[in-house]
Amino acid sequence: MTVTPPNAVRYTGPILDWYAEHARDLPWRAPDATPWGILVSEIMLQQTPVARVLPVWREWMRRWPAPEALAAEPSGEAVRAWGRLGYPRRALRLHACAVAITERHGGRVPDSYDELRALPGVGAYTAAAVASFAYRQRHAVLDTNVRRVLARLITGVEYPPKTQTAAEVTLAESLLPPDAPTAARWAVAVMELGALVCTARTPRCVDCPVIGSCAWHQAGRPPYDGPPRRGQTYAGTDRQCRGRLLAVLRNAEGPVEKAALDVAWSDPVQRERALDGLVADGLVDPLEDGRYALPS
DNA sequence: TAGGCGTGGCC
DNA sequence: TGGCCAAGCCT
Repeated sequence: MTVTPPNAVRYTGPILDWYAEHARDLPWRAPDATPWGILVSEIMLQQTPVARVLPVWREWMRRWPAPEALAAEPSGEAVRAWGRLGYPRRALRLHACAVAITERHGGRVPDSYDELRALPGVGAYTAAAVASFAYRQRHAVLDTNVRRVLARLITGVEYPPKTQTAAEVTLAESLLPPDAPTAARWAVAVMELGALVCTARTPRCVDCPVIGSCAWHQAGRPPYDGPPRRGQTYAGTDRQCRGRLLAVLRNAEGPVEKAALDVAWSDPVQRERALDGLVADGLVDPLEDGRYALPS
């Protein structure tokens, strides 16, 4: 029996009420959303904005409404359907998820955290999210939104540490409402608050249901004081080169000649390195005749 | 554990 | 204008 800290209700009540009124109407939150649809959405949403995911998710679910349908297709079809969502290895992993679910779980998305966590591309966050959102279980669902909300609300700093700490997990668990259905609603509600109100750049504190309890706000919203938080340049990197090469294959009907890849990136050394990487990752299939294709 | 891994919109 | 950011995972 877990005991909820007495002051936790200061946050949970108002945030649950706020969510009831302001939650976005997203298809993977609809009453008829399946665990498979929720898993697909979680993988697609990793590091990717909702607006870009929506159309791809709809088409994906129309085409592959259950894991068996996707598992029956070549992985390259998943990569093609992934379009420009980015991080295309996720498409490969989602396809591998479909195969594993079909073969190991009888076509049903598992409902235990450990079995979810064992699926390809499913880490601590996604396993907790699917267990919570699809199966209404009680888990600390700690994503970038929630980490930021807790950093401000409880810790009183603008941003959480670069990498997730054990203290953050402990804190998130201490705030979970005792009963599972409420904990599941709380999980999605805090996340939504971070996405819509307690945003990274310009938080809308005026719209915040817990502004009166916010440690960061009460401290005068002190700016982040710590090491630089990122530095992911992109132009000219291998990542951009990989993206260009894969786009050539996505846009082609079938296999392409090497020359079609060569014109996509001028630096031959970097191009070959990137192509080797794509092949090593299983995103590109080098054919015996010298052409290249999406994997089969 | 820090770094690699896409893409595009925003202020 | 361009750095920052978006429901992370894997090695």
